[in-house]
Amino acid sequence: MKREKADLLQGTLDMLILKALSLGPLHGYGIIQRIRQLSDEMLHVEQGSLYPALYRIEQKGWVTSEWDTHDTGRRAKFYKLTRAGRRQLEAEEASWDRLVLAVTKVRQAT
Amino acid sequence: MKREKADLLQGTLDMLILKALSLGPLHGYGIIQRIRQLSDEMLHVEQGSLYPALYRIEQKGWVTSEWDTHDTGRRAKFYKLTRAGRRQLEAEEASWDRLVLAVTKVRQAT
DNA sequence: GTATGATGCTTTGGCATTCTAGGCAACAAA
DNA sequence: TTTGTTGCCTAGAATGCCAAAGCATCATAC
Repeated sequence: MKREKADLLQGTLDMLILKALSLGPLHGYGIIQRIRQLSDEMLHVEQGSLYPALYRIEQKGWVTSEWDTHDTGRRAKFYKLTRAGRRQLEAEEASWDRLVLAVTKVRQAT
Repeated sequence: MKREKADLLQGTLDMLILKALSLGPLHGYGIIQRIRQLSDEMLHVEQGSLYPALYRIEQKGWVTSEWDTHDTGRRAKFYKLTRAGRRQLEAEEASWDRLVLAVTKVRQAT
């Protein structure tokens, strides 16, 4: 199966996840939906991308996780942004801004 | 050797190369410098990234190459954007814009 | 003269990240 | 009872960039 153009650019996923969690704790499946909704359906994070990313992010101490039951009575693993995660989010946003600025400069060249 | 934060986001390199070439034919080493200069020193493309990318891009028919001697008397391989390359550049720019827009939306969430 | 640094091309191997594709389970609605 | 949604996880492949090395030419400085 030929890979089509990736939805996301590599490196943006962590930022999106951290951002989603900065609005409040959430479980994996919900993170996908939140990102989808916030982006007006433009960003579709695959489960196969998300869960490994969450694992990675937790290993780095940017989030903590905990199994819990939510309103609907379903069990799910809730992730919560840590202080370090919030710092990381800020750093990634700054880095993103720099990149966008740099690319913009190049693209403005005539 | 631990990888530090990537300079580029994966997926942007082709667009930058095509954009650099859209300003006129150039050889590999010059492309690196042009991107560096246009971005106000913010983007540093490694040779180990560039040359394989140029090969890829040429295979796809977005550029053609030809050995030539330039002013200084040095031999170099000059790359030139094809019509298909120009279309590709437009497509990649549009795709980039969509992504930036989507990420912006997510980031604006409170 | 010779060492250094810039210019120039190429290749190898590694590595991080994402996607595809599958499996599993619980629950609701049809 | 079957289908769709919610929910988690993993293996394997594809992608794409980087580090590091090699090689060659040329200019400059010492």
